[in-house]
Amino acid sequence: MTVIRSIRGTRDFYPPEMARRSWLYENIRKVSESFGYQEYEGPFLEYVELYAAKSGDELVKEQSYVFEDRSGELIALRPELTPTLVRMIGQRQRQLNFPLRWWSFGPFWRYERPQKGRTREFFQWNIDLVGVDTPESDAELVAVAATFFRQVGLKPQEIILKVNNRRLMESELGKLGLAAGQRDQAFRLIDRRDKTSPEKWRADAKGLGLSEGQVRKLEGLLGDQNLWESSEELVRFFKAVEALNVQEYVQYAPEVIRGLDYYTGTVFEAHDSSGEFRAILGGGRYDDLMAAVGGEALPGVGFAMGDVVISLVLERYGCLPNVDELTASDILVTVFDEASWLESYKLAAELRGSGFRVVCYPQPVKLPKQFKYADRISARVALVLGPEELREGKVTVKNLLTREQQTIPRAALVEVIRGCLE
RNA sequence: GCGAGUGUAGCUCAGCUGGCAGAGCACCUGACUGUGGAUCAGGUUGCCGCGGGUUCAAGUCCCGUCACUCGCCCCA
Repeated sequence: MTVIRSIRGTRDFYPPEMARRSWLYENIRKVSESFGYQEYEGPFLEYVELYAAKSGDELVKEQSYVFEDRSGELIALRPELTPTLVRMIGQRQRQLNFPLRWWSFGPFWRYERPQKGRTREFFQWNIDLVGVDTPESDAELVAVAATFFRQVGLKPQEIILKVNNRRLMESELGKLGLAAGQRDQAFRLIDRRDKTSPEKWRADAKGLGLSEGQVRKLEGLLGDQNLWESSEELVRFFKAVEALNVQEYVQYAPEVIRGLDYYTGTVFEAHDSSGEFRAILGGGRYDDLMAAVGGEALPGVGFAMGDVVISLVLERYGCLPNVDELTASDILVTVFDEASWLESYKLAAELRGSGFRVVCYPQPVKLPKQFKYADRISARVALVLGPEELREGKVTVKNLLTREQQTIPRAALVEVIRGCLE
């Protein structure tokens, strides 16, 4: 119907969707700030090289929007924030106060096939703690995530934060007799475990050169819920998680490994318990990233959460707020006729001065139409200022929820309206 | 990049082995010239995604194409 379509993988945010997005942002902001994190933002455009520095990343080559600007430079629409974060820290490493606690919520672009929970343009919460390498700081980030879930009303039986540690897995793989060169591939294999059938998974494992015995041991490893006890880091991590009082959301999961190469220690991701959605968020410790980009060595831990999956999950568990409540006005001032038109405007202006959200109907059309409009914008109160009211210095106040109506002196108006809004 | 499904009114969809293009919701008008959500009566709305083919006849069958959705890959 429309001549020009919207671009694939983008979303239009009509007021109801925009209200939910703002609500999500508000919750993210509250939680981030409650842990003392500071908001920051980077550019949406970066040189392609910034991402290329993150060695061999498919993200850049196949999933980024890259274009040549008018001077011939190769520019990318940012597909993620971490390289920007690393650059920003590197530029001011000596002036910044470590440990650094930063968070951000902004748009990102990835040229992917859109599907459920996946769009080409999306918003992402990024939050990082840079400058310390303790398991306790890993636990803090996991606690931030858990606190967010608690804040938006997602319960521990609905959401689980799965945690593992790459160093632990590396040493365990070493015990299996895997060469260091095989580990990256083995990690990918582990990551794919619950996405492929056991038979195909075993076949893939053997394709990597694992013996029958090694495959069986690996399967045993991935079924061992107590494996974390042999990692000093994870033992400390889980103690800290308890101290932070979020243990009900957190679980050890030997199969969690994360796709990104730069994670070095603890890794984690959040899933909903129904299993019908993709990972809600993912993150972990990256101790070598700063050095890799040319700064001084700095350890860090952080995670990213896209807005798309979390929105689906929030909807699934009935956690989204009522849109009407988010976008409603308090008062509709009706316009009775041409003669009193501007009297209504004056009244609306006064009430705005008293702090109400006030809509004044912009034309003297029939009252039923104006009342219907009041309904549709979810106004709680409608005011009528007709010839009778004007003659007597009064206003008619109708409580649209209770349908009660009274004509009162102007002096009492603000108080009566407050009563209606309670 | 690979695979599957779906395109019909503003929205959600029905439309059988080809035979006058439909329903619900929404919208408009009125019942109700100073009062909204309910009810009732009436009314508007279509390149049936696009192009071609078969047929007396195509929303329906065939071919192509575009778009969307869902998987795979990858990841937030």
